[in-house]
Amino acid sequence: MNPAPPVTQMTEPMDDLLTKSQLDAAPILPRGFYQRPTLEVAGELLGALIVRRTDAGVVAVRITEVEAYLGVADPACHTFGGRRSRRNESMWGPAGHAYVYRIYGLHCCLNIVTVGDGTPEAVLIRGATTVHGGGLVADRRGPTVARRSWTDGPGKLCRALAVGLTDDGADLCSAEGALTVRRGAGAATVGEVERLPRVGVDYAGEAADWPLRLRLK
DNA sequence: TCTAGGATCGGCT
DNA sequence: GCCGATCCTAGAT
Repeated sequence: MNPAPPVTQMTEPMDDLLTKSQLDAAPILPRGFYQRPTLEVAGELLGALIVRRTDAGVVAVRITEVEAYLGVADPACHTFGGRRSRRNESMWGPAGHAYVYRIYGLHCCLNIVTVGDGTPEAVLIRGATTVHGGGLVADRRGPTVARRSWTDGPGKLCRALAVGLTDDGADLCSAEGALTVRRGAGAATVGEVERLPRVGVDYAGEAADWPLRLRLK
């Protein structure tokens, strides 16, 4: 006689929007996708899926909000003026890799490197909705956090996906990788995207007003 | 070596 | 809506 089923079955979310097989069927965005103008990439990342594999299981989110950071000519960007350091080294590398950094000593932010070939630009993933692995996310975010608040900020998103500094530089285009970005079933269509100024970059002068924050309505 | 400040979050009022 | 937490990073000296 077997006792009661394991607790994990109870935390298995009843409302995952995508199944494991649907995730596997979604094609990984190829490196060429990222080797284009950053704003173009940012717009097309809306609706795409970030799939995270760990020993604990698989979590997938659909990207709903991003910000474009335009490299050496963008005062809000970590590589403005050609700045290059250990922290932002990943931005100087090939496109399609992760750039993860710690902010305020507390949180991590996930970026995707674009363009490549010594053009250090990136797209910051600001917000997403969980489409698979909700039980795991609930465990990571804690019981007091409402579902809608699981991934509605860059730091929260990293916690939900268990993304940390060890993921800095990770290749997002490799099927074997623990972190991949896949084409979303319902990618954003023209007219559903609103363009806003970026958050928290007041120090960047007029660049703070550039409408490089893209959000699904 | 020192110091100021930050691409945030969550608790409290 | 406000404010404190917390520590890494880059720039100044």
